[in-house]
Amino acid sequence: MSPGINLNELARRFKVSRATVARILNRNIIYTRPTYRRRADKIRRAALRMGYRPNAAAKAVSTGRFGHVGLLMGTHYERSNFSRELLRGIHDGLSPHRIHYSVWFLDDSELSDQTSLPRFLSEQLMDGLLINYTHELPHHFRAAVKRVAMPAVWLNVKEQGDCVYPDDLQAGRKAVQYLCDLGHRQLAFADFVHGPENPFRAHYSVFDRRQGVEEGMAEMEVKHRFLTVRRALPGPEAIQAAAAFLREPPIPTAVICHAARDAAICHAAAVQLGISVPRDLSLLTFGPDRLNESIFDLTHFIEPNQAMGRMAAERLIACINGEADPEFSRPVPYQLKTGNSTTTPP
Amino acid sequence: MSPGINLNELARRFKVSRATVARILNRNIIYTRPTYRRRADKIRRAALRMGYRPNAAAKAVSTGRFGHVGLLMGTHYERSNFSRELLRGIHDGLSPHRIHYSVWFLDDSELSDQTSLPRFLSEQLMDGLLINYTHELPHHFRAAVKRVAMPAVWLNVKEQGDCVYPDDLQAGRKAVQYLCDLGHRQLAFADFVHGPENPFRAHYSVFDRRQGVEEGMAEMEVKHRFLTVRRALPGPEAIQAAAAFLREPPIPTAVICHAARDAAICHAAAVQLGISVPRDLSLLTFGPDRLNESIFDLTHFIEPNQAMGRMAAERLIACINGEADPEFSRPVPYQLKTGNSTTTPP
DNA sequence: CTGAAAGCGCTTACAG
DNA sequence: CTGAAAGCGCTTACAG
Repeated sequence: MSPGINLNELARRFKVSRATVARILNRNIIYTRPTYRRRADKIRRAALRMGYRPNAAAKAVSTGRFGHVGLLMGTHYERSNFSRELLRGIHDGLSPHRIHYSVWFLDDSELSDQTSLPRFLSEQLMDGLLINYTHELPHHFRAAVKRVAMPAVWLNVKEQGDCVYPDDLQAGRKAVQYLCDLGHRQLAFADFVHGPENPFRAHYSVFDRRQGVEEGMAEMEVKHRFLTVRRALPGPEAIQAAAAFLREPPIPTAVICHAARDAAICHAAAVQLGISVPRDLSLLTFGPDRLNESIFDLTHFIEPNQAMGRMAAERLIACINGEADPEFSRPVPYQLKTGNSTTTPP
Repeated sequence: MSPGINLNELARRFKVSRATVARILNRNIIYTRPTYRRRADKIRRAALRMGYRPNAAAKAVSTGRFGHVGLLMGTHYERSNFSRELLRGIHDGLSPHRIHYSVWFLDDSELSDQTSLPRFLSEQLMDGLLINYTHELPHHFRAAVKRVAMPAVWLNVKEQGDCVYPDDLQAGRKAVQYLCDLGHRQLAFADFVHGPENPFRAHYSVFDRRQGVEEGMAEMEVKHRFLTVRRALPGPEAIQAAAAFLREPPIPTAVICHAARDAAICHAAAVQLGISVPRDLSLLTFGPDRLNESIFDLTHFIEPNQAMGRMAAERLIACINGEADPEFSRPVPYQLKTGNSTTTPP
């Protein structure tokens, strides 16, 4: 890599001190006297022309700020939610402050190793941490984060101190509300994955989404049924379960599905039974911004990944600037996207 | 953030020079004389106990290496392919070399602005660039990358200098091969999105995947038909087109679909026609590692995103170390994942 | 508004 | 194997 020109060199060429050059280049000083202004302009143009690129590391050394935060993720899929929107949101939250972020994948063996820490903890490398790790982060690792006293914001978890997470409780309620506003009075909720005896500790969203739906149903005093399974069902079995459920009266006019796959299952069952979606049956679900690969356009509440990323980033910057708040906990609202799977009841 | 202890302090406490401490901590010197060894151990333990974290920025200033590269992406979906696997692969390629990476989203307005450059170009911030930007990167931006003479590797494009991309040509061929090995002799290829008159410049993979299939079919001397559309079809229309295609003899025993959505469309059409998948009709496609939300398990060639990320990272490190090679161009093979959508012909 | 100077925390020939 | 010293490229009170 070409070393390029530096402050010293620039100062030498214009026979001024490097302090002056730095001031001209860094702060947008408005020079009142024309002589100064002309000189400043000349130096700015020269810096541009000669391709001066200030060394960010040197700046970090003198200021003690890295202008850099880290995003932590687990290697395993279950450990961290992750999407392009999330990264985008983080980027949007950080870039106005001229802060960039790096991505770190931690695999389980690295995490369980008590003797050595990942580099972002064992070195001074960044100003803060966005932790996107929802399941089973080992305790000693959490302690290590505390020990280095780096500002940290948690994503997608509810229990931690400084955290930002999608508001599944509200989304569940709003789902019921939306269907009721369309005129539905006989609802159902379907989840073909999570049962009451589910062995692994589920993400808070599994409970909250369902509970929001329950609360909404109670509030709206609407008739309803729940399709809950004992264990996660593979596709064909799930379709059969859905078909059985949809055949049994009182037949719902709308089903709120826990996720896109559940909606696809209900849809397949409906096709089997000759039930037309959305004419005879509305389907509504929750999921990421782009429910890929689906042929038909599912009405769903969009996970606010981008907003969550942005808010977490902004919150982290506040922490870095000393506005820590152990009580901070921010739910982020879902957005409804209406598709072709919902309409008024028959 | 707690400033913590530094080299100087550590040196002072042990009454040695900081050069000595640095040597003990950085290089794993094997001390022959026990006195030295004991002292080294003591210093290492003390560093650990006192929570010494070397300042990476200071190191970067002295060595001239940042240990940091950037990943460029477009804000728009069409501009960059992106997946967790890709990031994971990049991480895997970089981390053995103790290099981390930051993610940069460039939106179109930022890119078209000729007067100001994004920070990673206007500052000395990193050692190299991974460019994941497949469509319409403005020329002046490309020139700016050249001008700063930062090592750069391109992802997911074929035409550039130093590039790493999925081998769609080979994947297309292998798809035909696989079906022929199962005994199929009447194949088809379906793509409901990309037509010959497609207005936007398609990604190379659109052409290569199809061409690979064509070459494979020619090579295997197998009967075949192509379903090509004039323009991208919405779901319901596509299903009708697929049904019409599947009704018309000679009826294929297997369809190679350009992507998961195309396979879903063919599947829906088959259901409509009472054709059983895979008994009467095998479906095979291409796509990311986890074809989410699909109820049934599609046989598909997996985009080698993780391998591509790793290879690009390794290649970039080679470039940084001065092993540039303008002719470097690496296709990465797809991996077949067999599912429930393919079997022997009826 | 400016420059000389000290400082940030490291690395690395160099002489001993 | 070690220490004194110079150096990396910045920033920032401070005195003028």
